[in-house]
Amino acid sequence: MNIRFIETVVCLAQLRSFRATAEQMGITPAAISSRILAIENEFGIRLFDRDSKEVRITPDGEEFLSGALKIVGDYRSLVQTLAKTGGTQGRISLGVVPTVAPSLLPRIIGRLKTDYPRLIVSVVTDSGRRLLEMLDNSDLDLILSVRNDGSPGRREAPLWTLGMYWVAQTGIFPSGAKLGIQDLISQPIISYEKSSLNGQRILDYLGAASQEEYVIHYSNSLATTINLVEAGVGISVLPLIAVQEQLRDGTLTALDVQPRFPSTDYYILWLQASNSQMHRLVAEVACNTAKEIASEYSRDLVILPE
Amino acid sequence: MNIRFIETVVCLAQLRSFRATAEQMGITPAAISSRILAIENEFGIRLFDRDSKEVRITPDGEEFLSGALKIVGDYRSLVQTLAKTGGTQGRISLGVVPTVAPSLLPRIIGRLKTDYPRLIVSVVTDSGRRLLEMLDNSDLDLILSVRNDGSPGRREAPLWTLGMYWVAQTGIFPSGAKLGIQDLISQPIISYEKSSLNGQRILDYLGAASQEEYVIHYSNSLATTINLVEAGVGISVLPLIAVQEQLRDGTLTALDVQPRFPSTDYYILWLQASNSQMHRLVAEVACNTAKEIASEYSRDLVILPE
DNA sequence: TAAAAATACTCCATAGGTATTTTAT
DNA sequence: ATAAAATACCTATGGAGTATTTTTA
Repeated sequence: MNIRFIETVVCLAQLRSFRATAEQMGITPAAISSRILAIENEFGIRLFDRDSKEVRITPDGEEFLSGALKIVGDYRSLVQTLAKTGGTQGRISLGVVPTVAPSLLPRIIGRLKTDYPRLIVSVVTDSGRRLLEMLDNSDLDLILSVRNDGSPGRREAPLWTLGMYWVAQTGIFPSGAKLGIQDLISQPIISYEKSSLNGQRILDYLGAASQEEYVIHYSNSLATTINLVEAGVGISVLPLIAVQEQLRDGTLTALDVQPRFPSTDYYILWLQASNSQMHRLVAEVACNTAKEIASEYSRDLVILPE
Repeated sequence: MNIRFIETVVCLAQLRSFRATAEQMGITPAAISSRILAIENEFGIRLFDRDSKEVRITPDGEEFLSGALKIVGDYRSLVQTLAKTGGTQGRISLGVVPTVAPSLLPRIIGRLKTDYPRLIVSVVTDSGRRLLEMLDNSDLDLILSVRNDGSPGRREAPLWTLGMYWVAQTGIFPSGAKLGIQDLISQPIISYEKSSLNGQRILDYLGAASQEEYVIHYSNSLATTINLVEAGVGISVLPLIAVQEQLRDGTLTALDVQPRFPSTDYYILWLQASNSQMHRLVAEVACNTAKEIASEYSRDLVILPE
């Protein structure tokens, strides 16, 4: 009996939906179905009534569930304990896309240090594309990046969604002005690496205007981009969470532009083949840290998944 | 993570030997090794020190072990609970070889009835060979029989070993006489089905004498055999446990013959592919019942495994 | 040298994915 | 008609076996 199967029962009992459970566990509904069937056959009982539209746990299912909760709980706390006190070989390499590095990374590193003091973390910052390559090549264990492209063999968990706004040095545009794309391209645009998600999005966004009408710079470092904007070199689309101080002290201003720039979903990705417990735990820490930070900001800046 | 893997750690911690653990769990030492390796890699810890000749658990291993004991315990009690209160579809067919039917079967049935009241048990008595066929054909779930022939795909647990003695109607031989094979074959021999283990063993045992020197009958029912011996039709080799009453009231006598007839090992067998929890539980009950009965008799009659 | 664990490899069973069918609203 | 679960079928991974190598007393 596999603990994942037992977890499936727990999960299905809570969510009461094969589809939702499948999503939660990162597999297909068919797999959930066969897991449940397998346990039902092994024990010769029926765990869930699913004749009608709704999935309802049976009395036998309740009985199983109470045992399942114990086992799953024990297992999780065992994983926790070992991660904290055991494991000297713990070594994790973490890839981070520049956009989230300044906001998320320090907090994550801090939490890992207190929660798993034996764990040695090394960080790589690079473009999402490059990070994916390194992940597939097993040079990285986990990456904080944008959504997975179609490639299979990777697992993902949503981190948060950052609101992206056009930002300029204060004074470049009249305060409170309602702006359009034509107004924006009067200034040089400081964009992201061309191949990156937001690099592409900026091109799409400005697509209405022809390339000759505006000047565009590319920076592969968020810190550099912010510096350039502060220096008045140009304007950029930034996650507001990264420029809170500058907005507060008035150096920078978020512009009111139509149409709105789309916000960016961030995920934590790791290899499906990875069966290290540490990977899952670090992913969990990352998600919790994101949640924690998000609660400190308004929903315009950060939106949590679900 | 599979619970069998966790059980492996528990088992290895107790037995401190890969070989012994492998035997206990019915797999090869290589499989034990890879299970331990798998857990060690998954958690990034070392569970056992095995550089020297002895296998010793590490501090991390102790930590894992304490969690493992909880999980394994919870799982076992879950299986128990479900078998007792749950599962209405519980239906087990049990094959029994005639030799053990009278001694073991009633007690096993009784215990199953009290321990697992919802369980419906059906019994088939036949020769070991036939039972094996039915087992492979999934017509039976478990069989109480002699040792597995080489065939793979079956799992076995030792039940007990029955002492086999030549038995005759009292008075046929002078009481207390020391007898040899030549004395025995002065009487007709009532043997077991020719193809059965003890049928073969009797032929081997008498092999010294040529077939023309003696008369041999074959009975496929232990009760019939006993009746025939009681009636003075001939002598037979019987598990003494099956004729306790007759020995006590003096109807039958156990003969003192050299060489001694070999005792018979009995096993409970089931299909390896079977993943029904009920099968394992019934096997456990059978072993415990054997243990219980054995404790009521001397070691000449019944010997327990190990 | 012998005994035990690790390793290399091969094979098969099981788990999971995709596509389709069934069922119930 | 639609949405969700079951089913059928296929593929791929993982777990176990066999045979071999390594290690240690």
